[in-house]
Amino acid sequence: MQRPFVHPAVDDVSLESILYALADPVRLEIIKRIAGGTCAMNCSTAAPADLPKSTQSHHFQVLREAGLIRSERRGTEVVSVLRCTELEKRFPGVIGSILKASDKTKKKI
Amino acid sequence: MQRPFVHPAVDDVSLESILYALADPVRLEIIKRIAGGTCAMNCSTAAPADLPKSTQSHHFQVLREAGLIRSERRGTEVVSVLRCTELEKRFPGVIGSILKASDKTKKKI
DNA sequence: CGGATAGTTCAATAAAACCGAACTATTGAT
DNA sequence: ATCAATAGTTCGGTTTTATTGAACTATCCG
Repeated sequence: MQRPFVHPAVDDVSLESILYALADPVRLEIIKRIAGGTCAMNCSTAAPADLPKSTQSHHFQVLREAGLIRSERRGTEVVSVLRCTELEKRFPGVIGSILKASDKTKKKI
Repeated sequence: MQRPFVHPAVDDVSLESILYALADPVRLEIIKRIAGGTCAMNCSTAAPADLPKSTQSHHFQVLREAGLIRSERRGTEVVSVLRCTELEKRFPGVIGSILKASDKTKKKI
């Protein structure tokens, strides 16, 4: 009963949904990894290793429906990419500055 | 039994707490009004008119403890300002791009 | 003083996140 | 073609967080 993925049109993406999605530490980490990688990344690779799968799935749904990532089934896995060009056009500087700032809050341990 | 306000040092402000604080539509609206005004603004003026006072108070606490605003009691009211210079130094471009982007998501009614 | 104004605190309810368990879909080996 | 393994999804119950009415505090002004 696997439902197809829902991706909002870029003009329907709201700033608040993006901020909401990125406000969660796990989701921000996922986005950092996806943004840092060179090609589409599957969920298990992008998510923290110890994250329960149901939680992982939930976080990817939030990121997708917020408009941050585009996901595609590829065989048994789901690969996702950041919708960076579209988002930069819609909300200039927002994603970029957040990703840059996120490096500053590195673990101090 | 009114407790004194707690303002984190700018270096203790985390990106996630800022994103979390701004992800709420009411709080984003409050920040927009405070940022748009020329001088320190009291809570009732900055908050949407129909917002219950207890909710208003809660939202201001979140904004304050996230490090976004600095509040001060002035007689019977509490006035707040955006900590923009500090925040711009800590997370360059983040607040500015979000505020700019927030104009784009105007009500379509 | 007493009333008005501005905001806070508490406690109860409502909403949302989290995650284990059961499930689906695809692949690859036999 | 069947079977096991892999990757992710869905459901439902529990925990956590948000919201708000009611009672309270603190200050101002007449």
